[in-house]
Parts: sequence; C-alpha cells; structure tokens
Amino acid sequence: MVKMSKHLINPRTVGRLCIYRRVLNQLSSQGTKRLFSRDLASMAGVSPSQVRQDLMNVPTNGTPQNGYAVKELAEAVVTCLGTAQSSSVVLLGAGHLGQALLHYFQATQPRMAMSAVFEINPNMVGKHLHDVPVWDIATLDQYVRSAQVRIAILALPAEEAQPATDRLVAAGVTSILNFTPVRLNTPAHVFVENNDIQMSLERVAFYAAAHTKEKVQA
Amino acid sequence: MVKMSKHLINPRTVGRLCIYRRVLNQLSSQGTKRLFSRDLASMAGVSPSQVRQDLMNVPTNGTPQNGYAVKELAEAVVTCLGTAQSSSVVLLGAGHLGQALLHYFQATQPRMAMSAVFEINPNMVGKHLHDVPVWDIATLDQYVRSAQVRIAILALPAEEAQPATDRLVAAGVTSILNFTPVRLNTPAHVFVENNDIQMSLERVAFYAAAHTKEKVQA
DNA sequence: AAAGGCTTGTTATTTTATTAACATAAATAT
DNA sequence: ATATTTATGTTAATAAAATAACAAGCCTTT
Repeated sequence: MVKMSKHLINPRTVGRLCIYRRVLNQLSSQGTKRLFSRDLASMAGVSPSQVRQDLMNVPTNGTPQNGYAVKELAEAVVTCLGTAQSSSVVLLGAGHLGQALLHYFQATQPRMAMSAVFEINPNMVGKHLHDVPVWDIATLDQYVRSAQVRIAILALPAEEAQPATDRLVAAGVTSILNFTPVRLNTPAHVFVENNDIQMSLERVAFYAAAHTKEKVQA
Repeated sequence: MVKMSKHLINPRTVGRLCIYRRVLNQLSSQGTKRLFSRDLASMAGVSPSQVRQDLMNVPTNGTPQNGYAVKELAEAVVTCLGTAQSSSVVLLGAGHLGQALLHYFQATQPRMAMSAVFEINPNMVGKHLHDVPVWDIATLDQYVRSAQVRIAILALPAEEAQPATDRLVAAGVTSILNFTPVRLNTPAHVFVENNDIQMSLERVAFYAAAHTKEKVQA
C-alpha cells in the first residue's frame, strides 16, 4: 500500500542493481565520494542511459554537476534490493557444488543466512559443514514449515530436482535458486532462478567455435 | 561461405537449444520416437512458437501430422551447437568452486576437454585433480599459446580476474566463462559468459522478499 | 545577476525478443 | 480421388528492453 513495489522490478534490472551495488561499495571503500552515471556505466559494463533508467527504481540523490553521492547511492540500492535477512535459506545437496556454495556463503557473507543443509547420503547427516548442520532430507518438509523458510538452493542430482521442488513449494518456499539442468515445474507465485552451469559451458563452447570459424573465413 | 553461420545465433537461442538437446536426448533414451513442438515446448518451459522459431536455426525434419523425429532432431541440434572438441579448456582457480567444476567435468562429460588447471597456491601445483594436472599460473601464457587454447573458465578471486583475462586474451583465448563477480574488460571479439552466483543469490532473495510483501498485502 | 554548460530524471524512439497468425504440405477419412 | 484435419516453417504483429533525446535544474563563470 505504501510506495513499496519491489516485485515490479524485472529480473534483469535487479541483476544490474546488484552490479551497481558492488561497484558503489568498492568505490566507497576506496574513498570515492561522488560519481556520474557514465562512470558507473563504464564500470558496470552498461550504457549510461541504462544506469539512469535502472536508478529510476531507486530513490536517487543525483544532481547535475555533482552526479551521485557514492555512499548514499550505495545505501539506497541496498535498501531497494532488500535485506531478506529475516528469511533463512536452505541448501539441498552437499556434493561438490553444494559445498562450494556453502564455502562461498561463509567467505562473502551475503545478506542471507544459510540455516541448514539437506542430504541423502547418511554418513553426512548429523555433521556440520562450515558451521551449518547437515540433516536428512526426509526431515526437509518439517523444517521448512517450522522455520518458515522461503528460499531454497538446489544443488542435487537432476532426477531429484522436481520431487524436491514439489516438497519445498508445498512447505511454503517461494523462491528457488536452481543449479540443476532441469526445468522446474512450479506454481506461478514461485520465483525460480536457473543457474545452469552446463548451459554456460555450452554457450562458451559455441561462441569459441563460432569465432574460430570466423577467423578461418577472414 | 557455406550455410555455416553459427555466430549469428544469439546467446538466448543457444541457451534454449541446449535445453532442447537435453530434453530430446532424454526422450530418445526413453524410446520416444516422435514429438510435436508443443511437447518440446512444455518440457523446456517455453512456448511452442518459441520452439519453432529457435528450430529455424537447425536443419529440421518436422512434418505435419507426425511432428519431429526425436533422434534425428537431437542430432541436428547437437550438430548446430557444434562439438568444439578440437579446442581444449583451461580452468583458472582450484578453490572450492573450481574443484566442483572439475568434478562436474568428469561426471557429465561435456563435449569439451579440460586440459589443465592453473593455481597460485604452490602446494597444489604439480598435483592432479580429477586426473587434470595443476600448474603454476605463471606458466599460463605459454601453455595457452602452445596448446592453442580458446576457452577459459575463471573461478579465481575477484581481484585476479581482470589481470588473468588480459593474459588469456593476449595469448589467444576467445571465449571466457566468468564465475567471478567482476565485469571483465575485453576486446569485442572475445565472448564472455558471466555466471554470477552472487547475483543469482541476490535475485532469489529479492523476489522472495517481494513475494512475502505481496502476501502480507493480500 | 544572468548566461552557459553540464548532468540528472524522464519520456520518446529504436531495437530486440517473443508471441501470434497463416500459408503450405502431408496423412487420413470419406 | 477429394476433402478435411493438423502441425510445420515462416512471416507478421505484439511486447519488452535498450538506447537516445530532451526538459529541468544546478553550478560556475562572467
């Protein structure tokens, strides 16, 4: 009812805002006080128009002649992106990728808290990985419900992705980061972010081949 | 000069073709002989129009009444995406993520060969990880040149991303898969695929928060 | 104090991507 | 054999995203 209309920002803009936030934080820590849209644009790898367009979603502090105050803008972007600290995150799958993600969570403390890992492998259950408890995936539903978890990360085998998703959604999860190559079937209100590493690899291979072809021709 | 115009396919379409390939291979292994665009669409999570539009880049075998022959279409998509087996891939960084990627390469053999890993950490150099030799990053340039490497995967600390990229590009790499959050500065002929896990996490958090807000309102 | 030269915030235009429409062709049924 | 049905391949229309343009405002300079 207030001016809060977060979900209207599209995923691409959100992605770029994340980039801006990183650039701004870095500049801020380096002592830079002010910057112009063109500076932010070049550092983020986008056009100045794009920057200003994106910043329309943020309560900006820019003025002509002086541009933006770095620190204030960084804070505004952070506020806009939201903290999401209230909701905890669960990770499904403690294989190589899952453990890498866990390590990442510890190294760069994202603005979320990883509260539990769920695994099938019985000789991992009960242990801790990077201070996060590993639990039997059989207890997933109960945990998600009682802890009111809204975010889940899928780093498990492809064949388990859809069944796990169904359980997560039924238990109240509304946002899923999917590292499996499976295209998940979910209700419309659930947000799914696919991070398909296999696809990334194939794209890179494709354009490498294309460029080679191009050079052969030229 | 022939009908080969690979590099004209845009990255989004390439991404979807990868999905189609996976779906088709799975169906083929399950014994499905034929399917319609709407079937492929629903399994890939896109519209039937999109499927047919994308398949315009592929020499198709579709007929009305019978749809597409699964096996033949799968092969055509694979051919279209290219094999890229000729060029080898190098991985920079043997941290948690790098090792997870290595494991992935061994598990699902992608149509590329990981030929070497480069690390700074001296007590990793000389060893093997998943049968791939780990070498000192000081020898990177020489290796890339002599082995004519065209594809590199960046899984190293953010501050090393740009310097490493400069060296890779100077040595002949034309396609980079970047897992660091840094926006790389590269010449126009170099293809960069950013897989920004941090961004993925932030997006998921953002829409989880947005949905929570939405529900509070409703 | 007024004017000029900047840059922002916003609107308009262009470009790109997705969806819809349709003409064509093949198989079946009449 | 002819008509009918149905899905492809392709073109047209719509929707979305990125870029460009511009009015408004502030600082500097004269």
